[in-house]
Amino acid sequence: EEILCVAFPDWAYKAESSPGSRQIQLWHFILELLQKEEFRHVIAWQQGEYGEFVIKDPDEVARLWGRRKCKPQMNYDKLSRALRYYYNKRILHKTKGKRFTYKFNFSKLIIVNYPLWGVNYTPMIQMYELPRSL
DNA sequence: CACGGAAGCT
DNA sequence: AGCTTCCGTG
Repeated sequence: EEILCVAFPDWAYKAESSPGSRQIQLWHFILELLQKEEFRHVIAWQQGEYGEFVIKDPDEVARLWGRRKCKPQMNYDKLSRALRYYYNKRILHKTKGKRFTYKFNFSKLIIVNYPLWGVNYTPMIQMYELPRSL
């Protein structure tokens, strides 16, 4: 049994208009939570389907996202609207019928958002698998 | 819950 | 552009 881990280099975070400060994107944040053991009870990869994840505690994910963005009024209604904007961008899609379950379009994601990935061979997203025991 | 239009913010 | 806020619809 294995778990998927994801790591981003610094330049993956888009620079905000003001130089110096960097604004994290929601899908980065989601992947960040997914890679950490401590949030496994809040959000986790769905076994079987590659790239599919379940938000086990929507209120908590919204609270964490709100804390990161300094938006204390954040809730799942608003967060899920942001996730829905990812459908047309081909970053995510919904797993129909499964509550709080979404799926990353990893292949499209890298091509669309990081076209240089294949050119300079600098890995945008480093994915690697570790034994669950670690 | 899940969807998507519309307007607002930075 | 990438959300945030609000809300009507199914």
